[in-house]
Amino acid sequence: MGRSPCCSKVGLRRGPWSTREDTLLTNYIQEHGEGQWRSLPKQAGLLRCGKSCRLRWMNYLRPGIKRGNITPDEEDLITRLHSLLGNRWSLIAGRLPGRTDNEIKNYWNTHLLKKLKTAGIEPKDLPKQRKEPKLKSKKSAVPKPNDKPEKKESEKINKGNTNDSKTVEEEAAPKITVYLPKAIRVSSVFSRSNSVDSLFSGSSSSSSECDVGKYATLPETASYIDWPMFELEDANYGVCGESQELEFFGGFDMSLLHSESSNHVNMLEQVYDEYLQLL
DNA sequence: AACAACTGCAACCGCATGCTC
DNA sequence: TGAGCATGCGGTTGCAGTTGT
Repeated sequence: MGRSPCCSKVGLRRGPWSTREDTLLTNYIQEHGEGQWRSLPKQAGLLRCGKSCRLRWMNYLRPGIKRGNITPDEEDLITRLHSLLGNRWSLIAGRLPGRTDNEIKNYWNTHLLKKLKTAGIEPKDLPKQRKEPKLKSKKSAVPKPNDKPEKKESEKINKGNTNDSKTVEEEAAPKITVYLPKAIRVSSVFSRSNSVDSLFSGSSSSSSECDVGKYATLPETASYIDWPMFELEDANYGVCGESQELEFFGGFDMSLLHSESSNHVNMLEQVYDEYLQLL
């Protein structure tokens, strides 16, 4: 729909933020509150794109942001949630107070992915929900594992893992149909103490768009959720046993991820169970 | 010490979504 | 109803710092 870019990039600063810029942004938001990102830079005296200001605030300057030192509990939760939600970083971040989607995404890509691969586990990304429906010629619309052989990441992966070919069983596996909750925008009001029910309250009611009853019996909360259906090529995805016990998610055994001595095991289990119930 | 390779993360980019008019 | 705007999201990139040779 031919929209203009979020800002004319002429004369705008890019790259790392200076302390002065941080101060200007923080002071402005403390005085005027968040929002109006497009007009914010001008009013705050910043030579930055509004989008850039928002990102800086959300990922770095916002009060309550925890930085570094992802705890084992958090790591466990991230891994579990990723197995359920895929790359829905904002959803995952919504369950980790003080953590940003960007930080979790980076942590996953740099630490957890590597860790899992080292352990011989090959988690696979869940199908893209947002970009899948439309066929785009753009490279990012249909990412390929080895799309850019010159990239460092792919080099690292190939170096450390020579076992990247699918087994015969995997190749022959039938398509599995799974139901994923629609990625919704998560605000900071969500915390670990919030029920998952609240996660979906306020989201657009669009059950008519998807005949959910046709596919599964859903909890009451599901009536507020869009439940798109995906046909997965890989049987390792979202396979639930008849006992409703989760066996495999994202291609790896979730039992590996049970924390032995966590102060928050119960909380993690509770959060995890809530998601299982929804799925 | 110097250089190359690697790592981690902040920031950027394009697109989706919801809202208003 | 559709165009345009504002915002949010996920993928990707760039680069500074670190590690290896």
